[in-house]
Amino acid sequence: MGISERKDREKKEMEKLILDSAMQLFIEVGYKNMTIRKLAERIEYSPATIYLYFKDKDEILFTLQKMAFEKFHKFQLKIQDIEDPLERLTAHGKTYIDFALSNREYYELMFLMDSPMKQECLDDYKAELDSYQQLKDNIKSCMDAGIMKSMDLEIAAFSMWSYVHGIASIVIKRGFLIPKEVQQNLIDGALNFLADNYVRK
Amino acid sequence: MGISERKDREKKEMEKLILDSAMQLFIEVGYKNMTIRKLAERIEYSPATIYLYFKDKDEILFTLQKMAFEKFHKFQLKIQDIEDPLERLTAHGKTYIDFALSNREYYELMFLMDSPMKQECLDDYKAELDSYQQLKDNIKSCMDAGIMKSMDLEIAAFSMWSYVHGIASIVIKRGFLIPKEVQQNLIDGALNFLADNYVRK
Amino acid sequence: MGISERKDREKKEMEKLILDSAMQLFIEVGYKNMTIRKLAERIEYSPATIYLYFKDKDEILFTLQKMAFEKFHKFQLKIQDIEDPLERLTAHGKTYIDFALSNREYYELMFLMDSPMKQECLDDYKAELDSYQQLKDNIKSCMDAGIMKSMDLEIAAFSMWSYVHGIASIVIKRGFLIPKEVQQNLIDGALNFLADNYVRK
Amino acid sequence: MGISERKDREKKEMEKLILDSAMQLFIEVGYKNMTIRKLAERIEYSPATIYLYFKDKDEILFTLQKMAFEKFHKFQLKIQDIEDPLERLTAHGKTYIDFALSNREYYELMFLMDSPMKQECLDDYKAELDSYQQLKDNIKSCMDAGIMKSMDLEIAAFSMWSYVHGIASIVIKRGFLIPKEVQQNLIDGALNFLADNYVRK
DNA sequence: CATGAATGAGAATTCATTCAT
DNA sequence: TATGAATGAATTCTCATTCAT
Repeated sequence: MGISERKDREKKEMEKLILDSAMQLFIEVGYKNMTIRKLAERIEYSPATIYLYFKDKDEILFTLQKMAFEKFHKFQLKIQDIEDPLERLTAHGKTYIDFALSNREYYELMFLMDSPMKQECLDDYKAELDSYQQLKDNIKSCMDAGIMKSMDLEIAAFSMWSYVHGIASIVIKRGFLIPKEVQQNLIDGALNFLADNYVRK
Repeated sequence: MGISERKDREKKEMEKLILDSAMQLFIEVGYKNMTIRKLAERIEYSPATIYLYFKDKDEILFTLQKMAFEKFHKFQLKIQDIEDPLERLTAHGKTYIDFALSNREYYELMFLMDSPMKQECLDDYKAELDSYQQLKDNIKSCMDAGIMKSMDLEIAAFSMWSYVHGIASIVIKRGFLIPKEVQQNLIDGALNFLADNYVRK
Repeated sequence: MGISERKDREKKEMEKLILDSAMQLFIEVGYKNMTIRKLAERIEYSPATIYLYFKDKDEILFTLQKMAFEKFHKFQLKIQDIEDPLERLTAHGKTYIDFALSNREYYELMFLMDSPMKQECLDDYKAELDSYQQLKDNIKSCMDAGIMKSMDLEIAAFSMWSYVHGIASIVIKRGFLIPKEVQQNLIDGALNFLADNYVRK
Repeated sequence: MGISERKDREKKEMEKLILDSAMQLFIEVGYKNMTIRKLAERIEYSPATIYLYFKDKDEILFTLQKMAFEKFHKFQLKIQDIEDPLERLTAHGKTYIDFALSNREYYELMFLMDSPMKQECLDDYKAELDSYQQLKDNIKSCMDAGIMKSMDLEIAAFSMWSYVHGIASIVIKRGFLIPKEVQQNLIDGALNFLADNYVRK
């Protein structure tokens, strides 16, 4: 009993070690340069060992991606306590960007990277769908409360997602074009710009 | 003199041949599959020859990126004839997305891809700066005409760029999440959503 | 004593399990694809366990080969009841091919495969020698009965073995060169061709 | 002119070096142990170099196989000068075995080895078909001359091929079971055994 | 100017085998 | 007895790059 539990725990720990190191490496050298060999060296195990825990390289990346979505979803849920619909929606956008910028590589994995995103994995976008539904709910609350003008919910959600995704991805991918000292100001300003607009005047 | 001019011209032509073929290949097979060898085969020269014109693979990609910005800039200029500031600004956004979606690889090169866009090369992004200035001009025209409420120009430009970039990059990178048949509707809707907002009511 | 007997029996059973599964696997996936891991999976034990019963992969293959010879020998014995020497010899050849074609992997193990049949193990080929003796006996009976002309027995045996082995191995290894629908006809015809010949006319 | 010819020759020489060494290695270590690395080491080039001359490992093996068939075919043709049909047919069988035993690995490649014999390569069995036709012609000549009794040509050819193939492959694959000093005697005897038989008495 | 030839470095992956427990 | 964990040593193959000619 105790033994099998310990084994289980150790296995989990090893998986975590691999995933964490993969993520780290991935952050440091980018997707196409994250190799099994480097990963093995990093964790001080042989390359073959990694294959005991993950079928292949894609599975590692895919698992990271899944974790990213889950982490993101959890992160996003935090703002659902906010009572006021408008405040909640505003917080939604702000939190989205917060997550993206403080978990850049996770964000890349979720929305920017090509691989490993295979057809077969589409159903694992479930967590993402939940998050997207949350956005729609929050928008709907604002509309219902008469704070935001009525419109097609799908379009509103896509619009707002595009907006925050645009902000996040520009900062992540081309942030070096924007002087560090004005970045925060621009982000905040952009969020206000949006808020100013969807609020019914 | 005539000789050295001819040589110059020939060199330019060869560079163009390489770059055009690289772009083509890049579009066809994607970034990580665009190899020097395939490129050489395509232009019917040896791999070694390519190194007579470009220092390394990165330089090719970097040059392509520069070309992409120039093409983009030219594309964007087309809407400057429009007299009405509001129409012009609206067209600006629409054209941006048009360009991105009908030149996906160019767009990736410009705003999504990691690779060659190195800090050190920043000053070469003149065309991009010009485009960004164009956006600011168009926004300013709207404000001056009283069509759009006054606000910090940098913030307005960043906001609007983020918005269209968000739309374009979602479609390019995660388009498979959105059924083909609703994509156009969402894009159009999103553009309207934005327009609705920046127009003073 | 009872205990050690049971242990012995259990050990034998385990060995049998391993060998049977190895043979099965070997038939299914071919020699070079029969891996210890697949074998372990098949018997639902760990790879390491297999090494408690067999020194290495070669020993398994070698044992299988031995088993193949035994099976073959038993199979061949079935025709010894036939009284008539000529009929018996004819049946001998036919049975040989029957065995080979309905137990292709066994046959490969015995006569075609490089692997474990090492010089050093020659003395273990008792069953094979028995079978070969049986062939010689059958030939001798025919000669004694005046049905077949007298000749060097070794040569006659080698000749007839070569003949049936040739048929069997062509069909097994290059059967794809011969249309399926004529194979049986050719085999039967070839057997008759032989019979026609060794029968004194 | 002279240059391109020299280059051509050098290329051919390199290919020959690779093929010869592959064959050599193949003889020494067997099929599954003939690796690109060992081959590269043997010829004192890097593994990558080999890929400049052959697409992959299979292509090397396949080329060797093709060469084997051609060599075999040429070898077999030598006996066609013999006028007397019976002598010719007898020589045919003898030569077949001569070739097989003095070019064992070629013979393995042709008729014993599994790989690389892919569907796509079937048409390259042309040389083999020519040889087979030659056998049939020789048999037919004997029949026509009344030396051999009339019978289905396909069956006769398959029978005789089986016979010599049986002899050759037993000696090649299980020769160690037969004392060196009697091998030749057995082979000769077996050939006579066959000849005795197909000759009409 | 152009290139054929070559390669070092590295990619993902597999496997038989060992050993502490 | 059984095994989970680990690995060294291979495997095939690819690629950007160099350099003598």
